[in-house]
Order: sequence, then structure tokens, then C-alpha cells
Amino acid sequence: MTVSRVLRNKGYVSDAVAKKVLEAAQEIGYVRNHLAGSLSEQSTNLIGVIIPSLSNSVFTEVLSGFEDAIHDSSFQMAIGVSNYDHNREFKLVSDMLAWRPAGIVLTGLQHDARTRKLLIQNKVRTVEMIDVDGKPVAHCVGLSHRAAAEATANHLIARGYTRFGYVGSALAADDRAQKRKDAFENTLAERGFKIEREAISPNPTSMPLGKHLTSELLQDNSDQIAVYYSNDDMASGGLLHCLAKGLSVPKDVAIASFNGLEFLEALPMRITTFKSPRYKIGQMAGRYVLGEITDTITELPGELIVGDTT
Amino acid sequence: MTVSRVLRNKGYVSDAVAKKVLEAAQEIGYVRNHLAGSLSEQSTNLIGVIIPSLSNSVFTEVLSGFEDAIHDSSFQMAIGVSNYDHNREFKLVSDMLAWRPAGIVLTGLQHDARTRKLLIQNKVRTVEMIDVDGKPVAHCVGLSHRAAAEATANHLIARGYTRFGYVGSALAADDRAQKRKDAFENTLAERGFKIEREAISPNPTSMPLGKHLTSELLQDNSDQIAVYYSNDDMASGGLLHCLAKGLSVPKDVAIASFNGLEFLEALPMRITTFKSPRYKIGQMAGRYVLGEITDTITELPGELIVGDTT
DNA sequence: CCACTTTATGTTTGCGCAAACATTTCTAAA
DNA sequence: TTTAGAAATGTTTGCGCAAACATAAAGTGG
Repeated sequence: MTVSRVLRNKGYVSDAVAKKVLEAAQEIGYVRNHLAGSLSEQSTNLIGVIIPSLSNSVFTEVLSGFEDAIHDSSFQMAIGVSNYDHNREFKLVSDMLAWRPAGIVLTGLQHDARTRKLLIQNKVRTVEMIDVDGKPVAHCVGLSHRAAAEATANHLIARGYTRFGYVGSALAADDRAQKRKDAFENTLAERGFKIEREAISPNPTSMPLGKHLTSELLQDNSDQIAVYYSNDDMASGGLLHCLAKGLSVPKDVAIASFNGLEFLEALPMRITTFKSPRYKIGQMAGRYVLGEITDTITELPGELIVGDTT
Repeated sequence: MTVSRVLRNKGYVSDAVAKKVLEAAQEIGYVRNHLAGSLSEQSTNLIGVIIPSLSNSVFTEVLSGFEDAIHDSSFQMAIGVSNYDHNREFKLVSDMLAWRPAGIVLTGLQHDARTRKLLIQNKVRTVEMIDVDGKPVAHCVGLSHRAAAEATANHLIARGYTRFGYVGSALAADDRAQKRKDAFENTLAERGFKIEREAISPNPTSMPLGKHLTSELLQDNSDQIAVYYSNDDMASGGLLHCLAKGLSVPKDVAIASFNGLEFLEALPMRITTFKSPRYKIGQMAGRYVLGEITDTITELPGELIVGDTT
């Protein structure tokens, strides 16, 4: 116990003994066993974080913000990747709970019913990130994808476009993209417009896929059309396709998308997009975990970035 | 013990009892306690992975490969971010070892002496990723940055360039970038050339910084110059600067860099770069951890991608 | 010098699980 | 019916630590 007291700097210990203990620990290369410590203390410093993918910079930017937020705390991040699969997510949550984590951080508001049950039953501090359009298990922080799509639709309408298209991928897996599409469509409908053409693929999002689907969408299209893309990668592909085909942007084809990723700066034209506060979302999620915030829902603002493509 | 046997599917248990146990576990929402289990078994399924940054896609791509490799195993990734700081890395390793991980994965071959000692002393399965130019603690998997820079230098010389420049950032923190620069310089020297101009900033790598440093480098430059950039982000900034200034690429300024990131496809010109096998590196690191590979060093080939900028 | 408080160290116990070993029940062959 | 062996279940113990509860030593004021 005296050793334990020295190493944890807790309770009364004389300086002389403390010194001897530390020296001995150093000498034998003692490393504390967190398994035993946490078992005894009935708590850990682990935070389980589940994201859909590591190869989409949207999520790694969120992670980055989260990491920065907990960087100076004693918390330690354990990451799971769900591949947009709710079953896999459930399995990850189950596995993580076995470690008795101090918190669980999920992506999105859509989860398997079993997952929700598990989280509630185990009374873990739970945070859902990126989406706020729905009911969180306990807390959520993100932006309204519905509002983002509405803003984009209204912008396009205000610009005078009258014919609309949609290009996207893997909607089944990405609830947020689906929400945006629905909101975009609804907003158009309210103003008397509709999506006249759409090209959707089950394959994962990518620039080449954006090219391909755009080419499909524009097949024997003649009049001006404003295309809403599921995200920046797809839109970039679309833009490059148009430029390669000699189509005028935005005269022939207008382009709008979602995310506002940094790589857009490298493109020959500025794409109109809606910038999501990814880093900030991760950071706020971290602050939730740290207990610095207690609101149920934290909606962070995004921003419509009007470029040269609309 | 019978319950334990049922839940772990180990040893003799009658079907009837097994069924009852599982039902009861389900009903009360039992969740295994890994802390106790691992403490008892003297081993965990945790793998500590330390990368310098989450906001550089180089490392997240590596992570992605690693994740895919261990995805179907029972291992669980715990990520630490060192911010290119060897002290921080040491602290992370110390903390991770307290969890008695099944393995530790590090980035690069340069570490604090205390870190190496700790790893060796604790006999953890250790893998160092991304670099192979040096002596690993136990295993390493990556590419030769030296060879990459040599190949690039030789390419430029073969193309007939005679004046050379270098643009980079934060070399003190990024050992690999430093190695590339040194190798580039050495190769030039062997062929009778040298770096005539260089612009280096302590700030972190970015496209805007690449623009800025390039503008500095080209200040009252008249003759044709071939510039080697520390990486693609910087080179992209350089390219955009040249194009904006009406400089002809590669006639006035030739551009070469390192990494071969995907976003290069979005640029108006194809930059000559050296593609690093990032995903593959992560994947192989995963296979090391799984015990599927036992070689000390696994050198993966990169590839010189000759674009339109040289 | 005592009574009392503060400081320092020691002992027992439990956290939840699984290895090792012990016991009981069943099965099948003689 | 007996009996060896397999199958099923039970008991004890330790993993390494820290909370809770002793006890002991040192200081303090009257």
C-alpha cells in the first residue's frame, strides 16, 4: 500500500520512503498494471470511439478534433471502424463495453435497437456525433444535414435554376447523405420544383465514381441543369467530367455539394458547397466526454460556401 | 465456472445448461468484464498504435490498412497521437504498456532512448511503420525514403535539369522528410549538382505554405529550376502559385514531390511524385501484429509517378 | 508528562474472471 | 451388474491493485 500511495501520489508518505520507492520502481522498470488498477477502482480512462471509415477525411478530421480535446486529459481513445454497418457497430459497442469505458462516442443517430439498449442499460456516457436531426441516446453534437440541404436548394433556386439533378452513392449506408437528399427534394417540392434526373450508385464515394455518374446523368441532356452531389468527392469528379467534355460550368451544368473539404482548393474552379464543422464537432464531442458540456443537443453551424459553379 | 465455460465456448457443458445460461445472460444484460478476464489470463487483445497526426492523410491511410488487416481478428486498436513529439510518444508508450497490450505499433524509426528501452524491457511485440532506413526495435515495415529521393533526383537529372531547389516544412519534426532531403542532396552531389535555393518553414505542412515558400524561393529567379518538395501538399501549393503567376511548368519551374496522394488527381496538372505504399504498410503492420510475418524488415516498393511537371 | 492530533505504515479484503484441480454424473463395453 | 472412461459440474486460488480499516510513530499543547 505504501508503494501504491507513492506511485499514485495519494495519502501520507514520508519523503524518504517515497524517494526509495521511486528509485526502486525505476530500477526494476516497474510498469503499472491498468487492468488490475481499473478492476479495483471500477473505472477506466478509456473512451471508445466508433466511426464508419478511416479513409474518409470527414471522420478523421472529427477524430482529430476529438483527440485534441482529450489530449491533456488522462483519457485514452480506442477506435473502432464500423464500415457503415450497424451490425458491426453493435459488435464494436459490445466489445467496448466489456472494457468498462468511461464513455462511448458514436457516429450518427441511426443505430441498431440492440445498440441503443446496450448503451442505456450500461449507463455509459454516450455521445453521438455529426448529426442532430433526430433523437440522441443521451447527447449529440453535430450539424443539421436537413438545414444544409435546404440552404443549398434555396441558393440554387435563388440563382434562377429550374432544372435539378442529383448524383450520389451508397445512400443505404450513409444516413446523413440520405437525409440531405430528402431535404433537398422536399425544399424543391415546396418551391414547385423537382429532381428531374438522378444517378445513384451503391459503390463507395469517390472522384472517379462522380465522373462516371455525372456522365450518365448528363446523357442526352440539353438544357441547363443544377446538380446536387452527395459530397465533395463526387462533385469534384462531376466538375472534372464537365470540364473535360467542354461543358460550361455553371452555364450548362451547375454544381453544388456538401462538406467543404480542403482539397477543393486544388480544383480549377471553386465548387459551391456547404462546409460542415467537422473538427469542431470532434472537439465538442471530446468536451462532452470530459463532462464540460451537459446539453442534450449541441447544434453547430455549417456554412454555405458559394463558389463559381452555381 | 460453468457460466464462464458457456460464455467462452470452452470445455464441457451440456446443451441444456448452456441454453439456460445464455438466456439468463441475455435477460440480465450481462456484459463480460475484460478487465478481470485479461487480468486473469495475463493478456489482452489491445494493440496500441501511435501516429504523429490524425490530420495528415498519410497516417490515416496507414491506419486504414492496419484496421483492415486486424478487422476479422479479435484485436482492438487503441490510438495515440504524438504530434511528432518524441516525449509525447514516450508518455503514450508508457501509458499503453500499463494496459499490457498484445502489441505496440509506432511510426518511424526515430524514438526516445527511454521508449526503446521500455519496449525491449517489456518484451512487447513491437512494429515500426513507414520507414526502413535504420535499425528497428524489433520489426519494421515501410519504404526506403532514401531510395525514393534518389529515384526522384536521378529522374530530374535524366530530364536534363541542372539547377535545383528545395521547399519543405517542419523538418525537425518529420524525420522521414529530413531523410529524403538529405538523400536528394547527396544524389545531386554525386552527379555534380547541388541545391541552389531552398525555402524551409517550421510551420506544419499545407498547400498555402507551399504557395508562400515557393513564391519566396522563386524571388528574382530567372533560369529554369527544378524544385523538390517535402510532400504533395507543399508541391500543390507550389504548382498553383506558378500557374497563378503565369510561370510555365515545367519549362520555367519543374516540380517533384513525395507521397502520391489521391487529391493530386484534382489538380490542373499531374505532379511528378513518388507514391508511397501507405495502405499496404498499415496492412503489413497488421499482419506483423497477427504473427503472420516474422521478418525483421519488410521493405515495400514505392513508385515514381512521372507527371507533367518535370 | 499526559492526552490528543497528525502523519506514516501495515493488514485484510474484494474487484470479476479463468486456470488448475476436485468431484459427480453419465455412457458404454465387458 | 460392474467398471473404466468420458462428460459435466463444482471448489479453490491467484491475477495486481486500491479501498477500508487497523496500528504505529511522531508531533503539539497544556
